[in-house]
Amino acid sequence: MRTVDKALKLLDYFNDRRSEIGLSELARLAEIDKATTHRMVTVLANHGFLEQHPDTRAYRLGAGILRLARLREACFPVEVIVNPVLRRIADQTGETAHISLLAGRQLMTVGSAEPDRGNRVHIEPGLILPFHATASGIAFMAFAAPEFVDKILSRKLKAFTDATDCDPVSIRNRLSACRETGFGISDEGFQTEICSTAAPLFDANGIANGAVTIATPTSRMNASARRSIAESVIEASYEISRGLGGEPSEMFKSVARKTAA
Amino acid sequence: MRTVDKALKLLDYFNDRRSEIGLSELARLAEIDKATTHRMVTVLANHGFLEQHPDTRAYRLGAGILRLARLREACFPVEVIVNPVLRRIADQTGETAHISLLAGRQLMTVGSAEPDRGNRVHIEPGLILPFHATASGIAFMAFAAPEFVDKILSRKLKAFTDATDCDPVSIRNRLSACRETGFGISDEGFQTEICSTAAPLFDANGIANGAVTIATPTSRMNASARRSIAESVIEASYEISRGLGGEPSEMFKSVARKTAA
DNA sequence: ACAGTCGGTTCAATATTATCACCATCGGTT
DNA sequence: AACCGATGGTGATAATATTGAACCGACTGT
Repeated sequence: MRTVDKALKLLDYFNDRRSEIGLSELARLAEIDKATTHRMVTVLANHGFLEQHPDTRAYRLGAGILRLARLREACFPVEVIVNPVLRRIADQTGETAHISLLAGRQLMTVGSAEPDRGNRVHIEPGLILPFHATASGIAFMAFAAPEFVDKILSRKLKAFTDATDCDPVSIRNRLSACRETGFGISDEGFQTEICSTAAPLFDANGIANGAVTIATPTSRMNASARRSIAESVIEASYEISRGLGGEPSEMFKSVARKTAA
Repeated sequence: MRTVDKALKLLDYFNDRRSEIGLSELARLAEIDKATTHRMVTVLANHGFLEQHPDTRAYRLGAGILRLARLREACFPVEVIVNPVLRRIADQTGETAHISLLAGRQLMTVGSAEPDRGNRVHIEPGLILPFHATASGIAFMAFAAPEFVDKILSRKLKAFTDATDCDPVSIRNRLSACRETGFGISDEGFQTEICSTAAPLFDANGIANGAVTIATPTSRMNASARRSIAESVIEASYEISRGLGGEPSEMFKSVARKTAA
């Protein structure tokens, strides 16, 4: 299945800054032969995952994705559950809120709400969050399946900023801390000038499957802001987890009670 | 690339009535060996296109799709352009409106709005519309690339109802008629008791790349209803095409002027 | 006219994948 | 409790699909 894997990886080279990619450029990015790349994009385009700009012949994400997304929303609504909560906590805290879900082996941002003020954090749509360097990832790992965490922390951890914590032992300490407070934090560990505070989301078995997070400019972060933001994300966590058919783990509920009280 | 093709085809077996599929069942549906199917769903799940229900172990569409959809919306907004128009014509006409776009080789429904009345047509989310049997398909083909139409009409055409027109010659006549009125029709050609009226959508080169359609219960369809609905979809067609960066072809503009006047 | 792109195609060499058989587990029936 | 027929999942080998260098025509700027 290496071929399928490589073909699907091609989709990951598209983002909001590089929304259209030509054949040669895509082949170069993916380090796959142009002929092979061409065959792959052809198949992806036939299924509506990519479409070709009729003039430039560059490829971009296709309308078939919208179809699948609508289908999933119809069966397992996320937007309609999540957006009101994100909106509310973004307004409450005056900071940017976002939610990410575990999809495959990655935490993917699937919703966000920005506050109505000039100096705010912007969340790049569809951003993939590294587990070790983000508050979302910390909160997720703290309540995720241990084997999954082991796998993540056994890999080489990339330093995104000077402040990125790449030491597995130190990270595990932060997971423990998160299990005692109910929320995870990452101050400039992923992007400079940004501090984040996150609470885990849970599936029906009380295993973490995502996180709800508030990101603030470092300049506005302090102990009291952290406290009130932590309360917001923990409350949102309950609401979203249950809205998506999950149930917070007992461990989380007992610590959350103390923190949010 | 047959492997990639088959793997992506697996996703097409999911719909709103069959939102979760077990491994064996999926293998049976796709007529692929269970071992192969398993490897494919594993890859798809790793990329977030599928996810496995932790208890039942059945597979369902994954959150990675939401990420890609959000990314596409950020680069090429569709929802935000289309929804207001659909809403408006659904209210105007009191009937269900939907839009479909060409994705790969198929017309895929990517938006819909239902009117506020009990007896209305329900559009299954993510429905794939056969070209020859739907008003959307007729309107699309009438203004699509001729080679594309030839390919479609050279295939065996399935009869969905007793009223489905499966004769290529007859269908081409209806395409001609559509080119003279600006709108395509299909009365119970796809689903019984439903009459549809559609106008094409155009890309930047004036080639059809979708359709906007209104579907009504047969009982409410008559000549005067058809006329006013046709005007609505034609007007919506202009608005949506241009909203999505397209421009109606000259041919369409000249006939639309007469019909909608 | 040339060099350097681009998107796209071909065919022999080869690495990949499909198949079959098997395993462990589950839920219901006898 | 033993059995049955499902289920999800796995491993080795035979068979197949994928690969990639070279090539094509078209276009762009020099």
